[in-house]
Amino acid sequence: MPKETTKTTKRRAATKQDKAPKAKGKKDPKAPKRALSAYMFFSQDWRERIKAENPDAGFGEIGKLLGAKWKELDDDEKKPYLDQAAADKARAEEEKSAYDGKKADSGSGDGDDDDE
DNA sequence: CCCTTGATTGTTTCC
DNA sequence: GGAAACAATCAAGGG
Repeated sequence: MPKETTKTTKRRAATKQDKAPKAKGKKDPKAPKRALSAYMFFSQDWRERIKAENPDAGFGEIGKLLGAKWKELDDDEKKPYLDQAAADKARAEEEKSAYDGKKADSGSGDGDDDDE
């Protein structure tokens, strides 16, 4: 069962990634970024449909419509989307693998980027 | 040991 | 280009 653990999980207020003008507040040197969510794939396929049925819908409308539709879908309909999400998750796993592996490797010469 | 939290992902529209 | 509602997610660290 999906335990929400606690409803304390409040999404961040804004997507503002504080850019530290001085110190680089980076936790991971090269965060392997996470995988996409089923919603991401779902929207990719539905975005056109939503707009097709809601050519007048704007930013908030479509967003809410999409979310409402998403919950309307059955697990079977979400399955294909979850499948894509799972595929992307595997991709993220590889990233982590490389990220962790590289990290472990003490500088193998690679110049690694760094600043950019 | 378990839970919490944070970070991330993609879409839309608009200036 | 970035901003926010929409939802999922999931991995790692902290207590």
